[in-house]
Amino acid sequence: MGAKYVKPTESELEILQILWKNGTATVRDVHEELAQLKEVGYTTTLKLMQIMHEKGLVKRDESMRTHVYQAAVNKEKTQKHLLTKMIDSLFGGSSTQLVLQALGSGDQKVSAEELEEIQKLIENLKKQ
Amino acid sequence: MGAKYVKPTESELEILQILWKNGTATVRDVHEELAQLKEVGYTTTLKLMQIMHEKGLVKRDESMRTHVYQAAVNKEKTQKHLLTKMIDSLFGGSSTQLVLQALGSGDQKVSAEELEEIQKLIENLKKQ
DNA sequence: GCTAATTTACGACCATTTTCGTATTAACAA
DNA sequence: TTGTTAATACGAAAATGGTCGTAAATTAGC
Repeated sequence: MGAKYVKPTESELEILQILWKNGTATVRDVHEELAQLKEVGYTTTLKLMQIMHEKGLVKRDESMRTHVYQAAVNKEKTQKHLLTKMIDSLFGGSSTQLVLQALGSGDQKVSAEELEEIQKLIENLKKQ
Repeated sequence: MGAKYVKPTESELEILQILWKNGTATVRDVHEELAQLKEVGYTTTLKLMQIMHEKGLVKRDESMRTHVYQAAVNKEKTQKHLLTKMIDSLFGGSSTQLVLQALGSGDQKVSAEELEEIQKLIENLKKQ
């Protein structure tokens, strides 16, 4: 039953991003998106995705010659794992500190609507 | 004028945490704190800190036999860098998404005081 | 002064991640 | 059919991060 959590590496995360966005994709699909971000060879992308398959990070349909991949790990769960890790290792376990850093000290703007959304969430949390 | 940003590794971050907390510390100081968290040899800690010195992550006073170290990188700036990186790579550039994940879906509690603190921050942001 | 303890320096090893070259196989086009 | 293209599989090299052993130097205690 285990299915122990596997921490994706940096490169694997880049690929997961693309799969989460596209739903399904071939190696070539992924590679072409990846190649827009950085210099990388096709077989490198292929190998990465094969390793991710071994690790259980992605599933693939092998019924056709060109395999079709999709993410095997949940986006939100993965985000949460990595976020929790960062809160523990970088913000002394205080999610508040992280939020203050993320919202404040901003050179990037957070829109009024987004702020309202967060306010609503906080109101809900306080009621519990 | 360069001073390009160096991304600390996991282990280096653990050491930076201790230096940020203590201000200054010897290798032995750091090692003893570290050894409470995990099994690690003295020379491992030493080597790490030497490498951090080469990278410019820490400064050290070599005037005495026992060198005295301190962080050479700012805590908030480092947090911000890594946080921004995570927002970009994992939350599609949306700090709001990250905040919602950090506060919501919580198995760890966020106290009422902390929520209020965040609310105040948001109020201030909205006024601008 | 000598020995033991402490510290730094350095190099080597191992695991993981990332990279890519090459071989093999399948599809397709002429 | 035959040759070109495109895909997968595989192995191995390169890069990175973490580990520690050992040597050399300095300090301190006796």
